[in-house]
Amino acid sequence: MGVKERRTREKEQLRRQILSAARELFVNEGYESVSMRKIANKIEYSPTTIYLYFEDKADLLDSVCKETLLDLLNTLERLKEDTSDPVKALRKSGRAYVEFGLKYPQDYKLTFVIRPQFQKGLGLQQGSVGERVFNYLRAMVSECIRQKAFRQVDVETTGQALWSAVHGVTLLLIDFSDFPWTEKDRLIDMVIDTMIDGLKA
Amino acid sequence: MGVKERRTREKEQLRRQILSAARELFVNEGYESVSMRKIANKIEYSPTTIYLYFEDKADLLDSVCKETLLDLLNTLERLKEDTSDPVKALRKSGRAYVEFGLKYPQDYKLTFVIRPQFQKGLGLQQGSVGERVFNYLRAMVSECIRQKAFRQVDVETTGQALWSAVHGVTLLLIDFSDFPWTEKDRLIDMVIDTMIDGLKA
DNA sequence: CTGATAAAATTAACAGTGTTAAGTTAAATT
DNA sequence: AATTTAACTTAACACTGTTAATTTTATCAG
Repeated sequence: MGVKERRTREKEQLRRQILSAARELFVNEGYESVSMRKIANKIEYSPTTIYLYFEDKADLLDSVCKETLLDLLNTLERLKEDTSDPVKALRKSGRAYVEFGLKYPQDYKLTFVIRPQFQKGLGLQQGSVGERVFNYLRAMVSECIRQKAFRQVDVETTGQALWSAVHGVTLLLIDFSDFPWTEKDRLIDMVIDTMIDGLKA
Repeated sequence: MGVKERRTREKEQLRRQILSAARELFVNEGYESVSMRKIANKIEYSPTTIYLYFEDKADLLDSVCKETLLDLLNTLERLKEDTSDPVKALRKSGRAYVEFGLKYPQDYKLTFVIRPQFQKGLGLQQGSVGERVFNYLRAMVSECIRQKAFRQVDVETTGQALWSAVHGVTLLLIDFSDFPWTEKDRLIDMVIDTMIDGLKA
């Protein structure tokens, strides 16, 4: 009975093909400017075929973003080395987060700006990749407090505040690329270091 | 010769009418979901009339956002009281900025997220309202350094870092409204206070 | 190999989009 | 009253996301 398996495999393959075409188009032309017909043309299928694999355009975006989040999570978890200096580790993760956003600016915007606009109602459900990313941040902050490098701040609020800061600088650098920024790396460091300094014991 | 004046006045009036209809629709239904025909219907003119007053849809968005920026600038400048405690003044302005964003979330997003996407190439030109808003922030930071409340940081980078932080928390609260935030006001204060603490002498 | 069944992909249609060119109506001037 | 100018509209173009109905393709039973 190898038939069913092959069919499943083939279905999965086309699904991935659609996803990859959608990502490329979304990233290069913007979510709104990409039509289902464009995606269909790219994979050489009729537009309606996509609807056999995805609910609608928003579902397609959703799937693309889930991949991006997984990519981000992997990038962050790959850094996990020694926790002997938790502050240093946090700083490193912060930089990695911003750099990820700047390396894939359109993917970042799709995930953290466009998607919430079209997928209202499920910001961070249990077990989601987004939750796992935030758990990672939470753990780092906890370690900083446990080792008394930070003063006795609330882990939850602190994590959210740090996320705010890195999200903010990432988006500003992406969106206002022609703003007279001092120097990109200096700004990123300033944001992260200032937040960390403000949390120190 | 009151005729020319009246005509000019009438033209200006219709321009404002279009702008006001556009803002209301953009805010309630989202920029992309609003068609020129919808705006035209609202003001009871044909769609093409709008093109006699605005270049295109992006220009319409641009004009709406300029108004929003002016509104924000006024809100901030209204706070300008004593500079005896510049840190306190900066904190107050930071809160006012975020609160402005949360009070008019869709207007904020139009101005700081949607517009840059459609008006690339003019992030902050000389004499623009956006520049005046940033000048306001720059002045506050300068005063903090001058009075030695802050250590000798670079004014430019510091201003940009502070903007990043408040922009980040504003957008996260708007976009991920269903995220389990600790408590809105606590988070906002945490972001602002942590940044300020990190800058103190 | 044939016919039936199920899966996969397609065509055609709907009501809508931003924008342009050409045409019409209304007002002001001579 | 005739002409010029400004304001506005109609019709059209090539496109949009999505659905229902239909056709093609592949698998299975006999």
